[in-house]
Amino acid sequence: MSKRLAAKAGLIQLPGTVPAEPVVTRAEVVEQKAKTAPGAMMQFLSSQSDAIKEADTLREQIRKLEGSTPVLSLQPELVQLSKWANRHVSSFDGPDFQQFKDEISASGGNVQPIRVRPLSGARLRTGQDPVPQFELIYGHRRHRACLELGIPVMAIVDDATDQELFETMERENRNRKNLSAWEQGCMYQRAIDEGLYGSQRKLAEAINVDVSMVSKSLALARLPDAVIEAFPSPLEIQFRWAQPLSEALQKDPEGLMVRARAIKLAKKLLTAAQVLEALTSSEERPVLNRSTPTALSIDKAGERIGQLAMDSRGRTVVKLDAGWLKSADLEAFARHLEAYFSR
DNA sequence: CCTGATTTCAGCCCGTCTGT
DNA sequence: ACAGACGGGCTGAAATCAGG
Repeated sequence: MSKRLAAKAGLIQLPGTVPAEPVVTRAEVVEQKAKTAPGAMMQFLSSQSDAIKEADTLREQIRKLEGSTPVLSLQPELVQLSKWANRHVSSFDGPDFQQFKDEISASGGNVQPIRVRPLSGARLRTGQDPVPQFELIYGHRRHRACLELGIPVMAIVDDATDQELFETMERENRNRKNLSAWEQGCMYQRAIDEGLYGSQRKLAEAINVDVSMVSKSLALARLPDAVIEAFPSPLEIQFRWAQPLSEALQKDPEGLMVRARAIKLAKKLLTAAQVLEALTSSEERPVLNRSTPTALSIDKAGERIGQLAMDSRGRTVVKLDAGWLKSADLEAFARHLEAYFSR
């Protein structure tokens, strides 16, 4: 068994790694002297039978290990992001990610493994400073959480080609349904630019996604930075907005950029849907100048945690992102509002 | 110019979410 | 519980591109 395979099987320890649960435990051999010849014979037969049993057990355990995927406990610093990394910085922000970190912390560490592959050309070093030895395939949020918590991350080590890495990563993210249209588009664009796939169609077939979805995602990824930055977060941009935004860009690129920059300066006043409307609407709307915006961003320490909006019937709607207001706090929140209206 | 491959687009369907 | 809105995905047709 090669060193790498042995390490994969968790039988040896790579520098910077912590062995997971011991795979095979040696059976204790208790030596007792027989007092008579028949006794010695019985003991020999019995010990031989134990040895056979132990050998059978070990054989069975080895058989189970064959083809299995071992889990290592790694320092997160040893794992570097893949070149296909598809997460926008805001995926690691906000109450959702904080709650995710809290859950990992509360359960005494990371339980569900991430998937990594050995870095090509990486040298196993015994030095003090951690040098990345693995490339992340999937589990970006989990890896980032462990990094921030300063705890080891459980990882499945897998040898994968660029194409396998890309497809696994893409499939995992799409199955979890937590990758935005724009993030997908950027990932697809990188794959095509790097020559991983010859065409959109080939990419779509490889990842088992409809070619029109790939096209929509790519259209979003090709939008100028100024347009993306006009939105409260690129994660809020929808697939179906690709067509109107691309059309606006083709029709009047100058005008679109001017509108996008203006919206960026005042984006706290607009929801993502309103940004789309403002960007794609040909008529000059006073949307940025009106004194009573339809939605106000609610921020905490510069971070958007919700919004305050007024609907078509003049009702005020407060929407806070999950995690910011627990049910136990509702009473106190209601009293605060009462105090406000009693001024 | 013709043909086949690729990309884009419009319209529809279905599942989920939200408001009543 | 129900209806309407919305988002995501699928299908088929049109437009575009590249090679012979």
